[in-house]
Amino acid sequence: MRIARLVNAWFALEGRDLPWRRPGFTAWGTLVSEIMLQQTPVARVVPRLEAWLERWPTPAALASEPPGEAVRAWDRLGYPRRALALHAAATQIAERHGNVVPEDVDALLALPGIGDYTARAVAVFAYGHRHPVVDTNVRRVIARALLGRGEAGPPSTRRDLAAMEALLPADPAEARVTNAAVMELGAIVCTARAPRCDVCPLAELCAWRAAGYPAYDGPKAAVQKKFEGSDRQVRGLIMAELRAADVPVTAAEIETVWPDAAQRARAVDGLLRDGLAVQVDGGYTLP
DNA sequence: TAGACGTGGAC
DNA sequence: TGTCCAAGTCT
Repeated sequence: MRIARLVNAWFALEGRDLPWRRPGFTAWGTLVSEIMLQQTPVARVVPRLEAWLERWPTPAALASEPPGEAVRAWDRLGYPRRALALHAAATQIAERHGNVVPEDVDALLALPGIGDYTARAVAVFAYGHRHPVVDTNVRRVIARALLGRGEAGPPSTRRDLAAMEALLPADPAEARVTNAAVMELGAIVCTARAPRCDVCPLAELCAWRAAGYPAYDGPKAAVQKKFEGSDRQVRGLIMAELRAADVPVTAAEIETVWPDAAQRARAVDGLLRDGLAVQVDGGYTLP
């Protein structure tokens, strides 16, 4: 297929040199990187990933420590429930999969914190299986180049996977590169805000470009709510306290992080419910 | 299925 | 300064 040939050639020349693309990078490393990359930019992930893998080179190594250590090492990557899920996944891999990251999509999907994207990313990038891998970058490239729309609109797993599947070469090794290449194209050329069509390998065949870049008029993705003053911000502030402390954080100390008592209570309750904090004698700690 | 869920860089 | 958005998952 023409598109695969074009993006694969472009990727060989322009793809970034990233840790998870190094030869010999482990399946465990791929799994950790993919979870860190969920909704988090590459530049923030790289240093955390390298420190993480140095400390915990295998699932069993991570599983041997308390989940709170994973949350602490997660630092400020955001969405710390991912750290908790990764610890739980490592525990299951160590106990039920012989300390080997599973390679089947279904087995990967059964692990906590691993959904449609991550399961396929691990099966494809770590093990070379032939599946479509669809993330937000892929959806945008397909929307523009093939459908002539400026934005991808709301996701539909079945439709999105079918669209990417149609682009993949038959050979698994080539299909693997195509998955990485389309993702990379969306990440550094066909970007959401300011696409660099002048250097795009698909410019000549891009339906959006051919149509004169029509404004997107389809269903809008949900608008992200304001972070300042949100419960999410309060949770983040409390988690920062818990990460920094090596003794229980007292209720009085938590009161100092946010003035609104009701909002504070909601945040603490949520963190306890999520297992990101535990109540102990004298206050709260990481699990 | 829409909304919750962190954090910080870019414009 | 404020808005947008970043390799999603879970409920």
